[in-house]
Amino acid sequence: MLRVSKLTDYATVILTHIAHQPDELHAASDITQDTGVALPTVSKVLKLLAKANILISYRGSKGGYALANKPNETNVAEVITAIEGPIGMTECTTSDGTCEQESSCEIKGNWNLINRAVYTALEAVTLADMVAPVRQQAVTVGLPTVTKSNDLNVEN
Amino acid sequence: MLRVSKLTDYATVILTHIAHQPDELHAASDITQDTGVALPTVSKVLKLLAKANILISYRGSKGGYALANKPNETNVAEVITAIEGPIGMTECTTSDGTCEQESSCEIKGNWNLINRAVYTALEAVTLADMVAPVRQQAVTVGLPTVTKSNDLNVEN
DNA sequence: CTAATATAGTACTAAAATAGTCCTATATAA
DNA sequence: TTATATAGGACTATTTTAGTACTATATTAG
Ligand code: FES
Ligand code: FES
Repeated sequence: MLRVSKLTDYATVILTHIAHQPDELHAASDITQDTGVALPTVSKVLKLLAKANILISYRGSKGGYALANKPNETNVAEVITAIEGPIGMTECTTSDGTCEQESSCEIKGNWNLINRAVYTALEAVTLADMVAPVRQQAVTVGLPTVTKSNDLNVEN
Repeated sequence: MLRVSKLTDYATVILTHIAHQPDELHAASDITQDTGVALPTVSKVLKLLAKANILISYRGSKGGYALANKPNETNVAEVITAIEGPIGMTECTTSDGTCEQESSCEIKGNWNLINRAVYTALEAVTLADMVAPVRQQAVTVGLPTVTKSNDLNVEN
């Protein structure tokens, strides 16, 4: 189904919540109450996001988490990477040399191509977009550096 | 990691192989030999692809599989859907009403947005692209029907 | 008509990834 | 010094995925 993990979904919910008050400190316990996600899970997600420098953490009493950057400076690709690791559609793209078919494989380069397209799409959406209500918002993505030689056949 | 399943990867390998001789019939046993993927697995993938009308199957002696359409008429989004089911990045997008946070969730619409962007990217790559060597090939995708109101912040 | 071949469909088992929980250590504030 | 809150890691349970096997059906050839 090509889906993000539940934890990543939680991460977007949590980040969107924090992004509403970007300058305040948010403790894990507060976020639990506001989002309905269980505390241990919230805690886990927050740690991962802090480790990836998407959030800054403050320990001790009155501690908590805050955005490391402005909402429009953190994008969905970064969030997914923080929770799930590097984005790569196939094993071959993330860990080189481990694929059995690699030597006889003609499609590796194409997956890299697809990866870039997907990554660009994810990169184009920031937390600022998540905070804003949907409405007539949109995304346009592209891989501007290269030019297609074959005709594209986009249909469905 | 936002990856496709191994079976989907096999599917692209197999389809790419078949697309080299689009007019011939390919038996599962032949494909096993040519791709190195185990027969039961090849068989499973082929059945799924036939069920999704990406391949046409012919039973009996001298039977086998062939592409249902021209290579440039089958895209990667269809292949993923055939193997893994509907593409949706979160549970919310594929099965409505089952998400606990749904009522208080502000980001559902945004995930739909992201889904569309990713889907468009995947839709833009066809089997014809997979058959062709990579080189300076490229993909440009977009969601032309809507216009972005906020500024997009694409960086990394 | 029969035998051989190849796919259809389904069910099952094993392996891997994910989700979720918990515990101990460390830092901070009052 | 105590209370609070995150850091880090380990662990278990659950779910998903991968892989296999078996029976039924269709087609061709003799
Ligand atoms: S390198 Fe692994 S399938 Fe191509
Ligand atoms: S509807 Fe499920 S997280 Fe938004």
